[in-house]
Amino acid sequence: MAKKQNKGTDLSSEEKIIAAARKVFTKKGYAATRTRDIAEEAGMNLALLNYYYRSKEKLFQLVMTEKMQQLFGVIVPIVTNNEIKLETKIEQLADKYIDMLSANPDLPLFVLSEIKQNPEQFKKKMQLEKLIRNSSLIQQLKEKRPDIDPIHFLINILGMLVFPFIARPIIFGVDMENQDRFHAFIQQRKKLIPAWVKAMLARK
Amino acid sequence: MAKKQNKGTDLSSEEKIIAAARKVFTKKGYAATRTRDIAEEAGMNLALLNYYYRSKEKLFQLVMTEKMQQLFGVIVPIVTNNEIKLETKIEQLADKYIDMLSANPDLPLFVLSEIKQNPEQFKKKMQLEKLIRNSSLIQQLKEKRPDIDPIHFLINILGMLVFPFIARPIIFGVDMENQDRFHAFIQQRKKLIPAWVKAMLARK
DNA sequence: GTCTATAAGGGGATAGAC
DNA sequence: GTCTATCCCCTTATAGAC
Repeated sequence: MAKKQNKGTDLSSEEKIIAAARKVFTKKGYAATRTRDIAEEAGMNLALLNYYYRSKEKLFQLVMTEKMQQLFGVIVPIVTNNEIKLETKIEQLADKYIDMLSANPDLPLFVLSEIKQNPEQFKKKMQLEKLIRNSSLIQQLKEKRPDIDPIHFLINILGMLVFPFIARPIIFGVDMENQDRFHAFIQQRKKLIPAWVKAMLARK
Repeated sequence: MAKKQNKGTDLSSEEKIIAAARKVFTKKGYAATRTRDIAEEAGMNLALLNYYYRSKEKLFQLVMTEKMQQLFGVIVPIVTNNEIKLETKIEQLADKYIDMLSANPDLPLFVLSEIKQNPEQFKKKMQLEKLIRNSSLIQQLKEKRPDIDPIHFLINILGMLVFPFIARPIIFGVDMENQDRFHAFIQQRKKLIPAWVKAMLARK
């Protein structure tokens, strides 16, 4: 722990570093990030980084674990909740996930890219695969449409939620002017996605 | 051009290098790729890489341009085709895009990640944004559902096509055993996606 | 055209003063 | 706890022999 424990709004050096690491790692990815970038972003010296976190790799693992929990933490409780019906799950997913992604637009591409580089490592961390396959949502989808693999619908739902954030630079560009437009666009999807999913699930 | 122009199935050194570069860059991304990796993958010396392509950056630009054309080259002719009706466009998109992505599963995450790192640079290369916004597909979507921004549907279609390839390690893992299962799963979507899009577009 | 050897610089990590 | 200076490996790129 740091000696200077700031009581006010300021962060300790330790906290400044990890905050900077979150920012730089999620923006540039592990390989393109230099520890010097993180130190500069934190407004402090490079040596402090190693003093507090030992190595770039260690610091990255901390951030990565956090970010995976952030990305999946919203989904799991909703998807596995036995108490609520299918329609409500979809509505909650759309609402909560879009809010989270709006606040962390770089998150999906970052996590998915890093997992791709190191799939084994992260698959063991969270046995997400089985968790999802045995979830209440999957059961409900299977009941509704026993003729179609429920994973299709899960992918569609997540894809509709996540893909706009991944494809944003292509569809919307990155100009400042477009930022408000993008935000409004994304907000519309909170209502639209549940309706589309309902339509997809209905038998023709 | 190389002096040794192989007439048979063998590739010239120049071609071996760019083939290796395609493979390594798409797999690991620009920052994590070392020119040594490419040279080794090509089965040749590091110096040859610079002899033929001057620098890592130059070689990357070649690959990146190719890969962007590969990723968008399938979409644009279909989306902008004035001759065919909406339903046919969706069917063709699903069919062609899934085939292309099955053959190049790393392509979307690679291109989207690299564009994110350097958005300006690549936006200028192809004025994709305007091309899409003025496309026949967008017009048809607008006619069908004037009450909803057609970009929503475009994103949904592309998301349903692309997202499985991006999220694959999370949903399916990377085990060899799952490879066939994933392939079969993806093939199903050629039929399913057009049906889902139709359902989404119908008025309730 | 292809190789070996090496230059030149970048980047992660640490020693040691304060 | 924090800083400056420095170490040292790794990586890109080139020089020069063949």
